[in-house]
Amino acid sequence: MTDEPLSGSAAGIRVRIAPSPTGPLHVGTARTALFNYLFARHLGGTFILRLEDTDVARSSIAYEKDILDGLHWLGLSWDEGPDVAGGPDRGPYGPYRQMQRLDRYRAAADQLLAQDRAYPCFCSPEELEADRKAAEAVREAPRYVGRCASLGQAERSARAAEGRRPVIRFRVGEGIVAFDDLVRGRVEIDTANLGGDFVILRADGTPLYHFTVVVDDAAMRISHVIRGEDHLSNTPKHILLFGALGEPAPRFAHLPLILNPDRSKMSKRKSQTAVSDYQEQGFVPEAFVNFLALLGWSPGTEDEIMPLSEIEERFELERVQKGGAVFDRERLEWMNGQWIRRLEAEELIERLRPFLEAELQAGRIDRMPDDEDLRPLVPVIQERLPTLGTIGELIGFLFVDDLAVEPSLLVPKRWDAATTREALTAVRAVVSGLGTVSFEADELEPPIRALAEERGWKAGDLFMAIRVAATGRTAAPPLFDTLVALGPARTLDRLDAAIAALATVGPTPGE
RNA sequence: GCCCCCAUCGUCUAGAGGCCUAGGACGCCACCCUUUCAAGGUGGAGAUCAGGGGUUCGAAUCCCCUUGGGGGCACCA
Repeated sequence: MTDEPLSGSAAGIRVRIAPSPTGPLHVGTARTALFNYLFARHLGGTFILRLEDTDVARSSIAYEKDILDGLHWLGLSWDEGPDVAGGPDRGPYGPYRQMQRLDRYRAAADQLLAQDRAYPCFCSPEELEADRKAAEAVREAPRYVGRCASLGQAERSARAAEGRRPVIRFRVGEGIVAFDDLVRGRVEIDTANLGGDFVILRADGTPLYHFTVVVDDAAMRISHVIRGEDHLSNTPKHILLFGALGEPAPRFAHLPLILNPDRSKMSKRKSQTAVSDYQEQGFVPEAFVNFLALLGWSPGTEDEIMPLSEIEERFELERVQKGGAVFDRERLEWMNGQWIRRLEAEELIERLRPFLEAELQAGRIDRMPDDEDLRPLVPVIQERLPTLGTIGELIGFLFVDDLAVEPSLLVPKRWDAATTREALTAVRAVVSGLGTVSFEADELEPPIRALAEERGWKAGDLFMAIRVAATGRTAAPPLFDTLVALGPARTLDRLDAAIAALATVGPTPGE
């Protein structure tokens, strides 16, 4: 096997992401897709999407849709393969769904069978299970014992006559398989540690992963296989198959794994692994992709916030980390905030709409805000959204008909109910005196500050009481912008409601 | 159990023999700004570079061992 050094040209650079539609798009798959995409785009190569759907029992069109939608959402465009779930695919090496390529695996298996590089195995699941148990008992690595490796034609016929349907196993043989991994350097593995001859075709004739991946990578002229480190130990199997099939092996690059906080391989049990979950929570794709790119790769400078286009320009496999990386959600949220703050106002409004609709659906707001409602709010919300999904708790109170306010919250820490009631009553008078025309932040603040001064109240305390009355919360966007957004009528209504609520808080001293 | 891979602040990382009394970012803690919450600014705590041997005038950087962690060993992908 001769490895051509990587020339600067794009000639022949073909990489692929090959997800299996047996679950929603996984963060790890997304990261692998991203790195393949970056590698291809940086070098002007071709990025291919292939669906590995041979596990029919677990595959579904719903997952296929989730995966394709997720990759599109992240902005990772591909040059060959299907674009929509269940839809047609494009590219000169199709079909790109493995279940539509069964004849090719069958043909490849026949070729190996004809050359005796593979053979039918009639061992029953029970026999295999017993072998496994036996190996375990003597504390040895489980491996296929080779019971059917040297069956003669007569014996095969006899077993077939018993009604046994054979699987097809590939002969692993002896020797050392070595390859130069683009991120790990030279890796050598003795074939004795591969677990024996492995199955390439099930008894029902459908092919298994290790086989399909090689047949397809060869057929699709894949030049570089960039995938998770969990495949490193399996790579010799693939190299052996390429050789047996008479095909040149691609170059390999094994990426570090994305980890749970406890440093085990990221899993659904311990982490949120579905990309769609992050989308639903209001992470923006710019941030998600930026974050993923920095999990295992760094530009070598202190730049962190980078758009995909810049990452494409700067990406190099040589700068990929070897050690696994913990998925740090806090850092993701920070990065998401960075990207939200960089959004144009109209763009932010656009992206917020589905989240506001969700609030409406859930009954947490009574009216869907329109662009006119939102536009003036952008400056105050933009720097307060860690995720788009928090929009409801941030400004939901503006679009609620009857605000439920916890009466005890109305009373500032240093005040009692009576003072609060008195203060809000005074504020009400000021506000109603201003009228509709002057209802702007600049007009509201001075008289209310003056009121505080005149009565000897700390402005902060007074503002807090008003804030809770108007929003139901102690933490909210800037008070006067909030009141303006609420409008004079509803501001007065809420002050009235708060004043009334305070009457029920308890006996007020001095009355 | 066997094989393979990995190892710099809690986390993501910079570092490719002297520029390192190890830099940045997240998180954390102060302070500033400030009507709350954020955002932003400034500063701080935080890594004897897993440990031990080498090599070298000199090692976070090279080699070996140990330890630790992870991954793989299916008629899953």
